[in-house]
Amino acid sequence: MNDTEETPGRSERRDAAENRQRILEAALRLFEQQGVEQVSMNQIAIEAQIGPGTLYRRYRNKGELCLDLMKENIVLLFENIETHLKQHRADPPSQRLKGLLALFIRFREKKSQLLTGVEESASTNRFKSRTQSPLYLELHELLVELFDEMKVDGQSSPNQPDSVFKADMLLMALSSESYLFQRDERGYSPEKFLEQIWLTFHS
Amino acid sequence: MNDTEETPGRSERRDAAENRQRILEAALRLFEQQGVEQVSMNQIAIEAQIGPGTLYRRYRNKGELCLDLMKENIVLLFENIETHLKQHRADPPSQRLKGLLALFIRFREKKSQLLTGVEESASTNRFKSRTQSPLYLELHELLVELFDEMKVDGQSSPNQPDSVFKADMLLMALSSESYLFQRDERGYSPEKFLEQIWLTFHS
DNA sequence: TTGACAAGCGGAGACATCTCCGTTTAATAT
DNA sequence: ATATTAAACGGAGATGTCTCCGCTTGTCAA
Repeated sequence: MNDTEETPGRSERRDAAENRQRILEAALRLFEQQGVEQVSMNQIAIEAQIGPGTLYRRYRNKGELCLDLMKENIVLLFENIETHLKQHRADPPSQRLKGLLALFIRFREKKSQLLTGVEESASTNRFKSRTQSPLYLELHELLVELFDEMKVDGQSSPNQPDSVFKADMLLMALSSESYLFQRDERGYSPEKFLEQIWLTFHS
Repeated sequence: MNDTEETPGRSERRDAAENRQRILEAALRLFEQQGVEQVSMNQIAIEAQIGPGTLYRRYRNKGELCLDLMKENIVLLFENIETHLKQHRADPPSQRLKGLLALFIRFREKKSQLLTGVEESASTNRFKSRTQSPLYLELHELLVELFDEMKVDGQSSPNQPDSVFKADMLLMALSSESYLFQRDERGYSPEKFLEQIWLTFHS
């Protein structure tokens, strides 16, 4: 939970660890007060009493910071998903898909603002790489497995799109931009959204 | 073609019209030299020899400017689509959908950079309102009609998602973020992408 | 022609992102 | 203890977005 970096290389310097704490606390405080969207990296640096350079050394953008603030919840999400998939091993894959989607949507509701924060900076910055975040990579893998299983069972239509492609499309459909638009503009409740998205991708 | 504004109210002031021309020419020049992505509103203002305020008065962001530069092509796109739909009136709706998608993908390839420009500023700014652009609204309408028709024909699965929802998802799938990722990272050619997207949404 | 005035202009400036680099400092070796 | 050094710091500044507002200028009516 402590490892922002993969390489265990050497332990974090004391002052650095201190600053990391300061940043996370400051960000959390400001996010709660003003909403993720409204808070700038600058404000966070000031609130944490560090220079902008120090903040950017650790988090290249607000998205990475948001991701760090969600680490625990993401781990929990995947634990829940694993559990669910195991418990329903016997169900048809499209049913397990629905369960997975339900869990993800619940997660997305709980961490709505932070997730949006992640996605916005991710697409502003890297090579369109919201899709590279470990969160999405891991979900993608699970989805591909499920879709492949559906194909084999093959009660459904004869020619289906590639599972990788289909998983990509489903993840687009689950993005903040898509989900919040459906919820806030089209007026779908989370449950209705789940129903619709499942109908769109289950076969 | 001249109407950036809906209200015909009163004709454009002479100096304003002049500036509009200057802006469009400057933008086109810079976009060609450096690519849409790399050019800032600032540079455009300087190249057009006007103040930043003047530029922003006319175009609230780079996206609007890109849209204006594409106006003609968008009109042509819709003419092509209308023509195609009429000529294939007798074909099954899913076939007409494929034609429409092919036309859109061709358009998207031709105007790739500008379209990305539109979508990026649109989502950075307004209420997630890439979806509000007339381009997408009009496409959405056409898609809904086709999906509704497919439902009625009803050879396909019994319960389908709402056509509005499905059209929204399809448009997400056709966005720059999605399309360019598939093309550049997953390595799908435009033709393969068309095939896959059609398989995903035709039923 | 002239006067009035809405529309347009433009640049200063508020803020934001992000980088560069000289300085400081914690950790480790001696 | 002290020296060494890689890492971390911090803030100035380059560049960008976007707004505000006093000034200028077409346009139209008289």
